[in-house]
Amino acid sequence: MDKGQAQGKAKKAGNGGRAERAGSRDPERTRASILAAATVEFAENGIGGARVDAIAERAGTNKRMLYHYFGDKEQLYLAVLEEAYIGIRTAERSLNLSDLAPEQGVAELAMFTWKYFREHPEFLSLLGTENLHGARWLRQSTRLKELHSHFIDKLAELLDRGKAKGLFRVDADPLNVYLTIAALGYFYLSNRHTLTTIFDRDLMDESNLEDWRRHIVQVTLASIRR
Amino acid sequence: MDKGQAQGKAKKAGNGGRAERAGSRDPERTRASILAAATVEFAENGIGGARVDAIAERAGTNKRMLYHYFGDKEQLYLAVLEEAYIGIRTAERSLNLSDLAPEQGVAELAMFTWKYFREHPEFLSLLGTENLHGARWLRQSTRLKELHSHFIDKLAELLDRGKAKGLFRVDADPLNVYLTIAALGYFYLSNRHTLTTIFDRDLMDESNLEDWRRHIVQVTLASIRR
DNA sequence: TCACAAAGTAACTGTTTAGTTACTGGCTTT
DNA sequence: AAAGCCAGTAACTAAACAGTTACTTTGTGA
Repeated sequence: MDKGQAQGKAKKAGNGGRAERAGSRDPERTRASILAAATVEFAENGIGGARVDAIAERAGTNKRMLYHYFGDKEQLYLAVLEEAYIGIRTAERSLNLSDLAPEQGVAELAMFTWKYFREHPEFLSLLGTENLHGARWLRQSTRLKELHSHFIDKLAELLDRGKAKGLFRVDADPLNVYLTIAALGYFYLSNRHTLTTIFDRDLMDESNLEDWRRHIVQVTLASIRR
Repeated sequence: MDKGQAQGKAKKAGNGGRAERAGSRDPERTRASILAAATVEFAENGIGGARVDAIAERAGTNKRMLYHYFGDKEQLYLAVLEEAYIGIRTAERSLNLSDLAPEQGVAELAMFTWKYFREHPEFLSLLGTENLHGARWLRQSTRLKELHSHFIDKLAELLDRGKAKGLFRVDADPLNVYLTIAALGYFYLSNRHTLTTIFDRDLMDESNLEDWRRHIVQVTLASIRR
């Protein structure tokens, strides 16, 4: 499960054929490995169902290390959540909404969000878990506050350009636009299991997924067009 | 462990009038009380975080009764889930979509769903929990299968009447219409905690809630109108 | 009125769990 | 070269947990 250490300070520790476990004296790697394992475990089982032992095992390391790097289970969960949010907001920046025509910008944002949700089911799960608990951990996090307002500002700018051109309704609200995009993507994907069971249609079929992507773009634009 | 149980000396068993606490030799009442308590506990904590002791205490009864009536924790969870689904589908029937004009029918369905979601946050939580676990329990349930197809049939009928009058697009799909309505309501309400924290707007403010209700109706109709 | 079945209780059990302790080994510094 | 510190391990502990047992209470009908 472990391949040779390729980091900058690669130590040649393996003299004499010592054990090949994950943690061969590489703190950065061990920390990252725990965080990745915790992301999977929390996403799959929620905070109440996640097991500290399972995380350590998945990470190929030891419980002691988990407490060493992250303090306790809750702080580890918070680190996972923060990293997940940083992930989506960072990716969003590469969109460069400022350079796009208004309608195209909204369409690109919708398609980006859909794609990101599809590729990061663990993000959706973590959001669900966090909301189940009333955003108790997110509210504690100081790191994340300003990350988001920047994004809404950019979207507001894009909408304003559309309004100036007479394309969009003057009362179109950036948060509502984003909520619409996120809602349609989030619900479809995160509730796919119950929906598929109940309504007897395979929502994860590629052509259904493609239809829904088009639907999101169409609906979002229709909701703000004049 | 189980100290402070108010049951201790409450064995007078209310001969003159019905006892207020559960568990005075009234099986129907005890069962219902456990089910209600379990609904709250599972909705608040998920299946992994829910505690059997907490459910018994909330129900004003004893763990033994819980196992007596429901078998074990998982079967109790399934009973809670089934009851929750029966709740919404039963309420939906009172809509009588068949009697309404097409556009009005869709608007009424959207407003009904929004209202039901607002009034039953525990239903949204249970859905979230069930989806986190891949609809594992729902799939086991035989009771629920036909409950839903009936509802979609009624909606299809309504859309067909709208199509015949030239009001709706001929490719308007009943499941997509319902998904749109449910998505916009579900996401807004179930993710309100993280959204409010991040975007600094109180989504539960009455005027914002009212705006979103109008938004759902508008968007849904716009997505199917010719 | 009394037997018995169903409803209910409290204390218990074996297991799982988050978190800790006591220890090993190796890299770096002086 | 030895001291000291940091990454890492395994075995341990106290508490929490789901589920059980042994027992008491109460309404009913023969």
